[in-house]
Amino acid sequence: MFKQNLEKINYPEIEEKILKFWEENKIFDKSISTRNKSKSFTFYEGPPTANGKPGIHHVMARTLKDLVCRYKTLQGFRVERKAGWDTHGLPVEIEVEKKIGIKQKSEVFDYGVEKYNQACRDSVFTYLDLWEKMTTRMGYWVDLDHAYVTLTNDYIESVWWALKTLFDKGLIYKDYKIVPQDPKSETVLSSHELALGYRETKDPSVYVFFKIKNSDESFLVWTTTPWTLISNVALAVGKDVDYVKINFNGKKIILAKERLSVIDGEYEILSELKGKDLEGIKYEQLFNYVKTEKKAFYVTLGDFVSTEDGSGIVHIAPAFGADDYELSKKYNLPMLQPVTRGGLFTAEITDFAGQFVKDADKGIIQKLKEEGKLFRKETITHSYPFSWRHENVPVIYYARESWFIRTTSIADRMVELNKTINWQPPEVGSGRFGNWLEENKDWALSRDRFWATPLPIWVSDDGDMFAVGSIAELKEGFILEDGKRISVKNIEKIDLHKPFVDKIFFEREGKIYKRTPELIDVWFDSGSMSFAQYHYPFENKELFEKNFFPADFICEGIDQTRGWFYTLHAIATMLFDSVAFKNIIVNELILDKNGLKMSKSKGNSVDPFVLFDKYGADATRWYLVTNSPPWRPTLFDEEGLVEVQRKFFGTLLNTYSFFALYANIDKFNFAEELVPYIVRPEIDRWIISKLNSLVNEYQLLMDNYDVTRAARAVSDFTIDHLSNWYVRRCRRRFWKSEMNENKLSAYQTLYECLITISKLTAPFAPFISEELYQNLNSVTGKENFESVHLTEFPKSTYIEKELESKMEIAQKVVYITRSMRAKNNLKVRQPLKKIMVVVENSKREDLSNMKDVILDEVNIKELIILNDDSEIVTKSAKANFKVIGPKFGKKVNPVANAIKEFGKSEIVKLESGQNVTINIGGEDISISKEDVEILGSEIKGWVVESAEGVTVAIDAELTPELIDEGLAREFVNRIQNMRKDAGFEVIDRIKIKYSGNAQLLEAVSVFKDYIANETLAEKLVNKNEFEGGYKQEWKIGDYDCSIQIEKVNP
RNA sequence: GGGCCUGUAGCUCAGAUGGUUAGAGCGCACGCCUGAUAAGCGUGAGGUCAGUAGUUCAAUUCUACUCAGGCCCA
Repeated sequence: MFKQNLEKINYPEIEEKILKFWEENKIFDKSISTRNKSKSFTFYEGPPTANGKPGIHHVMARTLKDLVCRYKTLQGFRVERKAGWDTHGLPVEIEVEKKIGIKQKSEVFDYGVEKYNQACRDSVFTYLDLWEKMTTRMGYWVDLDHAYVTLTNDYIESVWWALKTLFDKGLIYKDYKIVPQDPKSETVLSSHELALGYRETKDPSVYVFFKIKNSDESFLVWTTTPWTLISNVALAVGKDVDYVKINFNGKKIILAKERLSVIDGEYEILSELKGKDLEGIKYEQLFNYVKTEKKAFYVTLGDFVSTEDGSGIVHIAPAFGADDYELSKKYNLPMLQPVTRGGLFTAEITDFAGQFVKDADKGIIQKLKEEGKLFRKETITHSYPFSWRHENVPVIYYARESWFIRTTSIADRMVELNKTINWQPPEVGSGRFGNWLEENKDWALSRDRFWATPLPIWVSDDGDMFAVGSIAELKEGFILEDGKRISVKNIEKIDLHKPFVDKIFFEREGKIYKRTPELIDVWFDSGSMSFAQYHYPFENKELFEKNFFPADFICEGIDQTRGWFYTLHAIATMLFDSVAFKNIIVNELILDKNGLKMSKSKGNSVDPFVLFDKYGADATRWYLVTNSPPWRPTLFDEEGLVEVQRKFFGTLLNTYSFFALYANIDKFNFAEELVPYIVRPEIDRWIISKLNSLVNEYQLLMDNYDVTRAARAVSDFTIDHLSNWYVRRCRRRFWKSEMNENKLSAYQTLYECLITISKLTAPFAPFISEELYQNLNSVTGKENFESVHLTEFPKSTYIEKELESKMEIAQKVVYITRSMRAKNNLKVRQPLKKIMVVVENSKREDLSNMKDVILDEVNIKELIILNDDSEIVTKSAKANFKVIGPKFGKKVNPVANAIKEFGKSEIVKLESGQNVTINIGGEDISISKEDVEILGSEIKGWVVESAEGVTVAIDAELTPELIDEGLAREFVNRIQNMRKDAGFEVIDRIKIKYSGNAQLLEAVSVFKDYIANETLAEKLVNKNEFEGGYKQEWKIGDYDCSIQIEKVNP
């Protein structure tokens, strides 16, 4: 028996049941193990940090990942997918610091690095439960049991191998660089981290006088970081920029000509000069807290000087700006850095010692004012980076020694390789990611923190250094205990973290090497996952090289463009001279229904678990994928979930239920021979053809990673073709009592559609498709698969395109006719005499083939296909602009007007293939068939309606016979309603008693057999007295009548 | 300030390699249908295809600029 009443299911309940089924029968494992190793499809999971809660956008990304992997599995690929967890880095440390109450980096040492890192290790999986629960619940198949974890020795060892390889290639170096740093954690921020913290903020905007030595003239200089003025060593002007010397309120000031607008009031221009004329002019140091021996305090030339804001004269503080630092190297300027790593002024800045630099701005401005050096002070609002983890801590640009990876040396190769990657959507690859690669800067690798992969470089006192690339190499080192050397070989517990690795020394050629204290950027960890997840090259060497690299597919949010996408790509390019991934889907943010970003603080975020409990994971997944392409920002609206459920799932299950209901009655279990397609009725061949066309289209779209369109195609087929046309048209075939080839064919056809849809739906909505598949296949046993997810992707077997287009014409005629009935108030139950249809000659035969379908569908007795050249048909023509536009250019409009005037003779001529000559402005122009479009036709004496080349007229004249038949149909309708109200079973046979007026009685008696057949009545009795049974009074047309029905006991 | 994306019906989205009548679903109004029925179907109302200028015989589509929103970068 097929399971019935499926349409009334509780989705979340079914999903839980299926989860259990998958788990108990290890379906996920089997979906991999049953696929051949030689046909692998490689997927990489971007590791999330499990110390934050998962949200709806994670459901989005995971849905996409899952559906592609499931699809490829159906295609016969072996898709191994390891889950992964990102476990290092500042986010972890921040959480721990909050928990144990540490506010400053220095406090960590008091607390103990070992204890601190243990706390980090413990906190890493705070929300692991929730993540795993969400992953499982939403049906994301990924191997959680063998997840890669970035903190394990195996993982770190692989990362070390990579670092050593890069180091040995000379790609890792140490240098001063101006780096954005978070003063609170005293750590360098990578550009991807920096990107997280930009926001609008207010800063002082000050114009300051720099007095020229031995002169009464001053430079006007602009800055938004007054605190850096203390460290000023030079000024920069643009070589070819025009400057002016002006007299303003008795003061002589130099600034860029284009920036004169900053002078508020009357001024007199004394002279004009070029930037290059100013080079070398000395000025007096603005503040003299810091002394320098080197030559400084003069004007330099910088190509970064702009005249878009400020005064066109830039102040240079090499320790606090990248341009400044570069310039200082060129001019050999000193670097003044009276600021600690924590962003506090040092003791030598007596007035501001110990103050956070940004907080000192106010005092500095005040001092400038007192000393008469301030020209003007404003406040500007601009975008400035803040620490991405500490609230309200501005990032300070600061010169410090750091380790870098020379990614600029492979930038061209990265660009080249990127061009081979299939990006979905393409513009992210060429635009956002491509530009980023082209503007590549060296990767600031090191971090001065505690909880991350240690940089495996050991340095001797004289600066000699080497990298360690494995635990085996590490074992050549030793630690000191009570002044005694203990070989690392003899240590049982090796932990590749601080503080353990810092205790290890090496002795080589008499020199002692100590590890450089830095850690590495966590992004290097995740970017290494391609090989580190398999502990390559220490294990799985062959597997990795053959099967697991590069990935065929990855998918993450757009925010990973400069994060994971970049680090994967950069590392793969450097290590393997290869791409890391071949295909990628980038998904956008999910916004709330008002287009606002979801955030906890706004209270507009959506809890995925709530959605799963309310609507189920399938509906959530389907909604996210079909609502809009994933790479477009999605406006999330819960109403949409309701609609998905009702429209698509509801219709699908309803269709199944219809099938199940009748299949059970007929004990259909597909035991019979397959009815060959060619002998099946036309409508069966049509839906099978449509189904196979769908399979082809779906496969094309999926192979192109256009998942939204693929899902929409399945939905359209199910709702429009299968349910609203095929099933509706075929209902009678199912409820006819005897089983014959026709009926069998209907069952087999509908069954095939349903089971195929279960497979096409499986990647997107894995639960309901499983339920559907199981319900179908468990009864028939046609396929030998335990689960829909273990099946093979359907093969497209039978397509009859001509039939599809024939049906399309029939449907057109039906839709037009139905719309005319509605407009003219002609009920469908009232049969009508005839319709007349005009179509173009080439389609006449198709139409006549479809006669029966049409007549039955619209309840009309006769279909007349009019010859479109017959006397009563007239047509009109319209210019086909697409054709005549390029042909006639400016003459298009007169030509079009002439075509509009075409009468019957011209149109007939054109249709027979001859040209028509017209005269435009004295010139003969030949018009051919392609130049015109034949519009709707008219039929003389009839009301017609046309659409897309089909014209229909209805003969609405009613004969007494037709009226009787209409009444009989109404009568049947009432009885059917009564059967239902009375709660009879579909197969119950009944006895009918009725009374009514003469006209009605006559109609019933004429159509007695028809009525009996339709309502499963054994007897129809005209009677005025009723007792027992189920009785109701009705009004049919203008006539009253009473009907009583009762079951007949078999 | 730069890059990328988006702007089409009240809402969510399609679409048009430039072609004269721009679609769907939801919502609204009215009607129909009813043995799949807490469904289904039809009709109607609802659009300066964000704005301006240009290219063109023809622009909602191409180009430039502007406005608004988003993301990314400085």
